[in-house]
Amino acid sequence: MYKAYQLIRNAGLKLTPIRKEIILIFEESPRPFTPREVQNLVQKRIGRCGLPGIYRNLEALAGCGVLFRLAGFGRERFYALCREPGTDPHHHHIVCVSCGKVAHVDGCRYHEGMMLGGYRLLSHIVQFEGVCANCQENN
Amino acid sequence: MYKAYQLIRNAGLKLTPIRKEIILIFEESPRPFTPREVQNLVQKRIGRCGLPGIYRNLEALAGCGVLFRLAGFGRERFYALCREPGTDPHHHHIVCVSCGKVAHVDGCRYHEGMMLGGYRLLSHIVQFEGVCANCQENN
DNA sequence: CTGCGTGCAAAGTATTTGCAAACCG
DNA sequence: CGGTTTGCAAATACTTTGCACGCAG
Repeated sequence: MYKAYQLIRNAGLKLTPIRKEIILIFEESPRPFTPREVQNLVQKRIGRCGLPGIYRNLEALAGCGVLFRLAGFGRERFYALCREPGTDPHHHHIVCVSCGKVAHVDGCRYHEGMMLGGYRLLSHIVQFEGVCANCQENN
Repeated sequence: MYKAYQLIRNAGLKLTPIRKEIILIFEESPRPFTPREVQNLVQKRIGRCGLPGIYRNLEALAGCGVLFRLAGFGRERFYALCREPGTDPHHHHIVCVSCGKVAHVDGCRYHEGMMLGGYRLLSHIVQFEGVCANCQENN
């Protein structure tokens, strides 16, 4: 996925083996991962790698738009691949509660600067959970 | 606020002095608090009280609809008073980044069971940050 | 009375930081 | 080469759990 590499370079970040591997891992699975899971998967592929490095890389990749961090109330954090970076600047995501598959949800009506209940809107978090088409069938 | 007391009783929970105090604290300020902040405020009013108890009470009060827990990416959790419990089952909240004041945002277009990008929607998180009318003036 | 609620102490766990060595560009 | 990036070790900090006592209903 050249686009991810572009995003990384454009942000002035280096394209290291671990970062490439992290991107591959997310590309090969449609579901979100915790830092710990990412570490395990990276280790299976290229040996030792430290958890702090994973945290830093996930944050770096989220910062340049390759990944995004999911909102939620659990203790752990989750990241997922933003599969159409730059396509629609204004989309959100829905996660399948059964298989974890992440899809885009377009058509958000909220945008920065608009008025909302007397407030000037700065940012917003929108995130969905549901059951994907596949998991609805295989029920 | 009798409504809060109702919600607590309806949930089969007891109306203890600490719970009353927590509700008062949230009623007297329009902004969200962390568990630690709530503990400090409760201690100022009625002396010693443990942090674990605060955690349990905040969760209990959120569970019966008196408070709600904010979504976010920070390390700390925040709770705020749901000032119109039961009014509109489908509203979200906007928080002022300057003063922390929380307001309701009505008119959510998403509801459980609807189809969204091929998924059957189960739940969603929607939350806003902005600048409230007051803070826009006093700039 | 009876069971929920509370405080305390301690454990559990996710996340962050500092630093020297390794490495991308 | 120079500034990032990485791994390790250790520190932080938030949150949870277990338990005995106390209190609301």
